[in-house]
Amino acid sequence: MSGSSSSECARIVRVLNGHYGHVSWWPGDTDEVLIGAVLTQQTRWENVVRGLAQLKERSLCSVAALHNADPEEIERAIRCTGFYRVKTRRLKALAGFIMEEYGGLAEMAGYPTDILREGLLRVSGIGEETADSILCYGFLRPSFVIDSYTHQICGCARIPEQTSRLKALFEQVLPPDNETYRQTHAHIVEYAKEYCGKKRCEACILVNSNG
DNA sequence: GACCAGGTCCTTG
DNA sequence: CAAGGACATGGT
Repeated sequence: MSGSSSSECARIVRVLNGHYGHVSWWPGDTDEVLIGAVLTQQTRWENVVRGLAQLKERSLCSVAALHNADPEEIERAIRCTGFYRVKTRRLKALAGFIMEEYGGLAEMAGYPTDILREGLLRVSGIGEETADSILCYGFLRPSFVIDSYTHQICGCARIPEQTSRLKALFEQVLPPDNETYRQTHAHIVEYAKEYCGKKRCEACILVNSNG
């Protein structure tokens, strides 16, 4: 019955792909995706959208603008996303890193994925999930995102692993293609939101069925 | 009113 | 290293 972790992982991918097909997820230019990646930490996406709108109204929805902005004005704009003081600090740290280390987003895009990842992880407030979200959805790199939903779904499929091992597992199973990475991660999140956390976790049922 | 949301950091044992 | 707390607003 239960095969290797990689075959279980491949089955999750296949089953969810059959369940959803193509989905459109995490729209926006690179600036917006980077900012959204911080705002969405432990926060519903609808509130992130509001925060991004508030930033746009103040012409603060770009890395360069945030770098020069008054922290209190950032706080006011993103208040609706919660944790607004910490997130302001994190946005400032991220913007400072990009502007001072690379001179801007466009310049940053010329560097290889592993170098960027290493740098992002050194920024205070940027952990693995946020870094990979930035790389995958902002810079369109093949860096698979592991979040709490991925852990939930993999738990359903009896693949309890650490984040780093899950990331390696998915990247080993999937073709190294950004579009595939984005689709797969989106499927996992949508599916977990829809089916996990119920009395009888329906995600477990589908994930363990024959797709 | 309790509980949770597309995490991360800091402090303790 | 694992576990627990802090950060904070908005929706169910």
